[in-house]
Amino acid sequence: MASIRKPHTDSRLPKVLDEAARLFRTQGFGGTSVRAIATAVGMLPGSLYCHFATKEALLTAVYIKGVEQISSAVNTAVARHTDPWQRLQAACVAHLESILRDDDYAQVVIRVHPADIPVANQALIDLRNRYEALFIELIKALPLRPNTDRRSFRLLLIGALNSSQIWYRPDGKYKPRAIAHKFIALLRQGQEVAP
Amino acid sequence: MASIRKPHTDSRLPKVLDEAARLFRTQGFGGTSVRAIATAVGMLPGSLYCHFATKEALLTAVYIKGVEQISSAVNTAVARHTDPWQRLQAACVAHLESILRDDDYAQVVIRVHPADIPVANQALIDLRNRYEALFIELIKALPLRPNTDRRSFRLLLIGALNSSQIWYRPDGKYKPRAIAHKFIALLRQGQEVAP
DNA sequence: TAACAAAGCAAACGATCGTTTGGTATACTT
DNA sequence: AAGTATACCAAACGATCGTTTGCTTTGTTA
Repeated sequence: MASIRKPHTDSRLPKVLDEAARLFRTQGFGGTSVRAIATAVGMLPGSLYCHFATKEALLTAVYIKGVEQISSAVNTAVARHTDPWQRLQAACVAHLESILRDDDYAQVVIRVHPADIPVANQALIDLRNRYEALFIELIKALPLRPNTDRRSFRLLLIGALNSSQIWYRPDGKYKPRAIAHKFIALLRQGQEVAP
Repeated sequence: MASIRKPHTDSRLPKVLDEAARLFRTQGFGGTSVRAIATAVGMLPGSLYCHFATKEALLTAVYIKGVEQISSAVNTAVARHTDPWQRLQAACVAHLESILRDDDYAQVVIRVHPADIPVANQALIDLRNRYEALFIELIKALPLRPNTDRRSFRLLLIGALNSSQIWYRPDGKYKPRAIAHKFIALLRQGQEVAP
């Protein structure tokens, strides 16, 4: 009867988030059961509901942390430069390193599509948009040719960056930094000629 | 007891594929049950297994038809032009019109990610790659600046095109054709200056 | 015309899913 | 020191899922 349970304060909520992020990233949202998450943490399925009302709420929590962390990474990288193009490039490098290599939470934000989670659809879209707003500012500062549609520019760039998660392989030729540089170069050289 | 069943030859397989494509497109693969497909067609869940061994096999059949149809649309559009840039632009227009507006099957190919269907993962990737090979050829014919990495060019472009499915709204400002033109313009103007 | 295969019905099976309920031990509060 | 809230266990619930089995009807074929 003597339980070996641990004290009250060391809740396993951080570990729950970590394992959820890891599993959502590798197997997707639908491919990850709450049982799998609970097992990975070392507790029972029902115990997760002390921290989250639903599985979607757990995903949302991971999403929030993902947006926070990738935003932080991008902001830190951007702050090191003053030239608009270099700032955008630094943002892309940080973005790609986060969603391809470093950050399970950030990877979930890109990997798990809001369209596949009807219950939390709008909440997830809002979180994505909050992050992408960073790029609106970065692109606004760019010395682009007249009549350049900056929204199209942004959608083109972010779409391409995020899609790299589909084809990127860690043992491949190009690392996240190189990919970002290639993409930026393709977009930049078209803007360097005087109008 | 007198059943009103239809004769042997008019199997509802085409309708099964149509409804599966429609549901996979709107609700995703995991969000669509075989029961929902059967109901949409007007038959019982088990009856689907006269045509497909598994749910994934049904998805694969939709995928195959999707790749066929979008390939056909792109090839037809491309054939109308001889200039490499115009050919690529025509391909992008046909691609976007297929995956954003016209073709449930083609939409499934982009909407449903192979990574989310472990059982059929490689088969779906192969189908995607077969289609994307078209773009390899189109981009190979492009008069690009020296030292331009055509693979990066392709991944940038296709990634951006496919991502439009996430943010595109039928009632929005830009239609598929306009989006394609914007994207191509952003990439093209960087290549028009002599080396 | 007899035999066969295709297509679908009817009904269920086993598994898995997200979630709930009730109890219990621990830590914090007063 | 007593009381309360937290974090978790233990066990199960109801629903839904993909799939199977056996049978019936129909069209085709020999």
